[in-house]
Amino acid sequence: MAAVNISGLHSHVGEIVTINGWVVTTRSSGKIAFLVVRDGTGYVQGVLSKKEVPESTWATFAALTQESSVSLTGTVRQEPRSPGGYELGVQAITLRGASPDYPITPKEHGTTFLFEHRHLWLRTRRQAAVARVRHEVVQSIRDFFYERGFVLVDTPILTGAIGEEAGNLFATDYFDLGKAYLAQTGQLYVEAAAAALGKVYCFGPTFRAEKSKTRRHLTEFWMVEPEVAFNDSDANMRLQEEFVSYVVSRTIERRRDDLKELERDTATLERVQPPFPRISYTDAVTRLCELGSDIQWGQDLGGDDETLLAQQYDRPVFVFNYPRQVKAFYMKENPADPRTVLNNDCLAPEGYGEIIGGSQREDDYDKLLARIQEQGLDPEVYRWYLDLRKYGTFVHSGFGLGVERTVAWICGIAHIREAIAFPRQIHRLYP
RNA sequence: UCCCGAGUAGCUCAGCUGGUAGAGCAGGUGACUGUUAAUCACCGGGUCGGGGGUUCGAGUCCCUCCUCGGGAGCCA
Repeated sequence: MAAVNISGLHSHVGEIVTINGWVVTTRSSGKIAFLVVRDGTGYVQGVLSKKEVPESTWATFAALTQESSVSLTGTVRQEPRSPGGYELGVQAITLRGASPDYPITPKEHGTTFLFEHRHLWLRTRRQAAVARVRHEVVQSIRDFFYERGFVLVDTPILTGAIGEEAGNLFATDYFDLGKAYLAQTGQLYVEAAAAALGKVYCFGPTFRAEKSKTRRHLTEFWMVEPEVAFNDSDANMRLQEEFVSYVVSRTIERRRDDLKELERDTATLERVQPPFPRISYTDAVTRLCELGSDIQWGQDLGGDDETLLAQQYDRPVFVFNYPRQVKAFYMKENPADPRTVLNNDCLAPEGYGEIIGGSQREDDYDKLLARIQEQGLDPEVYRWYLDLRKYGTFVHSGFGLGVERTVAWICGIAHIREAIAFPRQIHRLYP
């Protein structure tokens, strides 16, 4: 007899089937016993009656502990008292793997303990729900770009000293060429690919050696970075609002059960539809000062400023054209106000902060070279990047969206380390 | 790097102005035929983060180091 998945039990009512899975809980009242088993597709309750099963089966049940792996054979019946709505009248139990002293109990645990046991914690309902939401977010990202004719270009993870500050790069020895660095971004490469293919994106892990200790930072995180030839900053923001709205609406539509498990109020997510409100950096500073912030023109927005500003809107908000001195060298100077650049951040509501950073790129060879030198970067390292402005320069723009921040926001979870299966943080390299 | 906070049973925590270490859960044993984190009874379980100091006496007070959590900066 072939084993069936718990999610497919509804089509086997009245039949004898076998399911394979792990024991969640056991309960016994002397002559009747219950166990809940999960198999990754769902949860089901099994029931055993002492007088209806062989003594050996009753003994096997008695020895089961949390997270033992088992095969259960029994009759499927509809039963509202069982989680999932179906129940298995158990006739036989095979113990596949014992599980003595399972560390994660049904009671509460601290976050340090849970992350130390992340490899086991993933088995719980909430963590599995987050994993499925992430899966949907990732698939919707790929589908969005696929459906719109973008070409996926995989950018290198081992790079030369490309990026921003060298202090934020993870270094590793690279044969006779000295140091290689783990990529902080694929953007510069994707700009080269845009000149070849028009609309492109890269999607992969990125690495930042920042000693950040906040709920919004990981040292390894996933980022999707589209880049579009002949898109200006305005078209870039339109692409972003369409993109974010697509990902959010598709995820809440297809992962409703998981968001319910996470007790996420989806009302705020339903409102994520274009157009998103837009406010210039300069206007944002004025507004923030009215709201009690002590930010001054020229400073970057702090975490509290972002939250305060985002609270003024019922959906994500764009803040555009920041002062050039707080932004990266590759952003295009604003012709209308050279103190600023043609960029934008996208701030998620509910205090989740910056989920996107985007910009139109500097396409003038001389200005780009000047910026590189101004920031003390080595022009020789960026020679190939400068070539893009030397041979048929073009207006282009793009952005980067952080997957974990987006997943955390959609799930309504407090810390982005729960939005990835095995988070990497300053103090965490295990498991 | 800076500012807060926390380290006591396998886990989550309590432990007062210093006086020989506690609970719940988990584990073990037993009772119970429809349980939902089942319930009830009993049992085992401790280098109180490390080191030093004050004291007749330190989980508790002082010094120091370590580890972890939250926040800032930086960013997605």
